[in-house]
Amino acid sequence: MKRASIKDIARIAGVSVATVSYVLNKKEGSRISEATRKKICEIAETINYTPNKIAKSLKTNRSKLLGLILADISNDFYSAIARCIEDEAMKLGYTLLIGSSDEDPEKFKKLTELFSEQQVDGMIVAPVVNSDDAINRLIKEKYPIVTIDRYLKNINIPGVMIDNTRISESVGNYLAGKNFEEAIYVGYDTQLPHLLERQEGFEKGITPEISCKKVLVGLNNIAEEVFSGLESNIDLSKKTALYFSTNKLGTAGLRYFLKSNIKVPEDVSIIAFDETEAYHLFPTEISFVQQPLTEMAKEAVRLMDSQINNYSDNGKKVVFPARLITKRSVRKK
Amino acid sequence: MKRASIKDIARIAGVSVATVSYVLNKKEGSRISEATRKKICEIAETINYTPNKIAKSLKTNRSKLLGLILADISNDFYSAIARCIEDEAMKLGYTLLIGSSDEDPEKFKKLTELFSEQQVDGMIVAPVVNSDDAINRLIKEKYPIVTIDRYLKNINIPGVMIDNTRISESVGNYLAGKNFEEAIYVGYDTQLPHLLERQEGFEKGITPEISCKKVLVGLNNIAEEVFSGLESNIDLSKKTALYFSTNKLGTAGLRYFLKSNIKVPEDVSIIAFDETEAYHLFPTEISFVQQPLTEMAKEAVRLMDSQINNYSDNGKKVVFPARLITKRSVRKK
DNA sequence: CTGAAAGCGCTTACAG
DNA sequence: CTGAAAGCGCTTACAG
Repeated sequence: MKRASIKDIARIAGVSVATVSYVLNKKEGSRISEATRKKICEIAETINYTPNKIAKSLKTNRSKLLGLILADISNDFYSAIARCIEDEAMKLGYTLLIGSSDEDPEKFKKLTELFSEQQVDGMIVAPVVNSDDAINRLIKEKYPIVTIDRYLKNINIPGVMIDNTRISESVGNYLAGKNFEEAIYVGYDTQLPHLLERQEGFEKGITPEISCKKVLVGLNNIAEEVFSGLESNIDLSKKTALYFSTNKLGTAGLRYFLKSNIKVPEDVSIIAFDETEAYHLFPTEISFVQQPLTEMAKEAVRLMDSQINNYSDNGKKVVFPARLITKRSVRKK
Repeated sequence: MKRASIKDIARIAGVSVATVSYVLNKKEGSRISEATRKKICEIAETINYTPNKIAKSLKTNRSKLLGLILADISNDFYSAIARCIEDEAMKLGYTLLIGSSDEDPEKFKKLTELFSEQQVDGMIVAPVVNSDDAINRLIKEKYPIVTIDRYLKNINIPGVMIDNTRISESVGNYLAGKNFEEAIYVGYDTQLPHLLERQEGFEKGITPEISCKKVLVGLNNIAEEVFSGLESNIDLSKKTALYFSTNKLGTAGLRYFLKSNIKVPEDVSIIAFDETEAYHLFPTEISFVQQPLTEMAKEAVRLMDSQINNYSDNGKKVVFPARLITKRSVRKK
């Protein structure tokens, strides 16, 4: 039952635990004779010794654990991010604790507390609306934090993100050149800054002669609300372009078009945010905004690691370019 | 920098650390006077005390950490499982460590070692081919393990799964009544028992007068191999039904049909495994095999918890029923 | 009702 | 080259 410890090795080898510890940690500083080093390694091997990182953590104050808080790990976009972060974290020897906030500040706070009790070395988080208190508490305790995907308006901490305003403006510009009469922004009814930027950027990007409507939905019945919102806002007699500001909204919209037999791009034109396999199965391939997830994940972990090893509160933000990948879902002029 | 400890509280309150510990753990056994209990709680609150679970773990030998090893967290199916497990684990006070094996036994082993060093209380795993050694090692060290989605042929440990043979046979039966001339099983070229069962069950289920072909692909170029496999195996002059044995294969197949302008169910009929949003965006909604993920996750965590609290190696397997959800992707007779 | 003390499995100056 | 010892932040019999 009891798993082997450093003490067992020391006993069997007839040396002190200190010596075993030095050998197992390959410390170059204080040399241990090749003979005892070999003996110790062999014993460790035969008794299947597994170091107890928890004991080590307690002493060194480094757990090699990283907390990752996303909105929902079962969402395509976040699971893609999680995977990239997992790979990067692993490379640097970190293991990942994962939690989903569901956009709920209470859950978010709960997760930060859990992770902090588990002594993670830092947290990579996608902050939700009203999570400022939880974040500030972490900052006060000097917890390294890196935001991803989103950022906080009133708190300056390191993070990675894309330029949501700019790419959305580009999307607007792209559509503006194509003689649309109407544009519809489909988004969440939320105060999340990065989503507001998508909305504002889009509105700025399309020319004033295109009337711009908004369909804003809650988080609880996305599909239903998108359905009814589109139903009451799309006027098929007009040349209409739609901008779906997240993958969930995009897929909900596409399902609506399928169900209602609305053709893309013949009846409506479409651009959606984030890539998801689903976009490729729609009869018309969907133009979408692509985020450089791998690079963002890499940078997030790098920012994390550098904070852990040398805490600085400079609040460095790294902004990545997003790209509009054009397919056939937007009509030509 | 230094975070507050129980010792700080004790010092401020003028009591012993033992007393503080008792209060903070709400132990009913030994009563502490209401006065000191209140004082201690207040102090804990004001100095923002966060318990150090790592220290607690070291003493109690319980980390409240659970390891979860799946094939790939960015895959829809696994991220859905992960989410369900996260919720259940959280309910029981566990935090989740997550890792992706990529079907690689070395990575799998690496993850078990990492998790075991981090002193997780147990691991919920989707074992890969050739992971027996890694698993046996865990068993020898009395690590609680629960398999999910898959199981091991030669090792008897608790796990949750569906009856892959049976549901695949049902799928075969369902198709058998519809005058198909040809059936194609699309699967991985693998030894994973649960996937072999899908294949065998399907072959058993369709009647002998239907000739059954197989398209088996490797893990590295799924889409390409599915494309070429279908291209060389589908004979549009025959009435053909296809069974895609995973969601990845299913979406790859659907993309092929879209690209090649093959109509479903007019040209070919289709049933796929597992639900994914993508199935709903295909012009024809796809019939699919649905696993009761929530229930399976709940049971997996329950099995885990019961092992942790009372280790038993009875190797109990819990088999859940899967359902064939029929949509319009299979022609009527 | 409360405290002194041992100990969980490690690391790390320090001494020799 | 190696060991004795302190200590990381907790818990928990045991004694009073």
